[in-house]
Amino acid sequence: MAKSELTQRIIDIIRDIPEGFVATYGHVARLAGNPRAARQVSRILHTCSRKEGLPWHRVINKEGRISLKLMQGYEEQKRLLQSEGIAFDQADRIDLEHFLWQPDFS
DNA sequence: TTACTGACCTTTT
DNA sequence: AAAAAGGCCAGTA
Repeated sequence: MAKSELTQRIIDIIRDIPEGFVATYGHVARLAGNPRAARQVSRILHTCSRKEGLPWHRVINKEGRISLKLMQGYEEQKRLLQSEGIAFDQADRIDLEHFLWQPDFS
């Protein structure tokens, strides 16, 4: 299956997301070198999270929300994030200003 | 095998 | 300002 370099880099980056922080799809894609590869990030999480042991729960969409449907892992993701100290507001959103992973800044 | 789909985002009308 | 289109590429049918 010849994964592209970009894909490999995306996996690598997701692995580096520290506990207590989250990243958006676009953010990861950007760090990987392709700002428009956000879709691959989601795909990769679906397929590789299991084998690659990726912290799939730390990746969310740009609204600071979980993109999954309510009975597809939404609850599980929310639970995992909360166990890492990430808080949800009234609308079940995460405050990106505070929890977004910024590798260059730390 | 080809074709379509998808945890999305950015850019262009 | 809001809406449509384009892009990325591996997995699934």
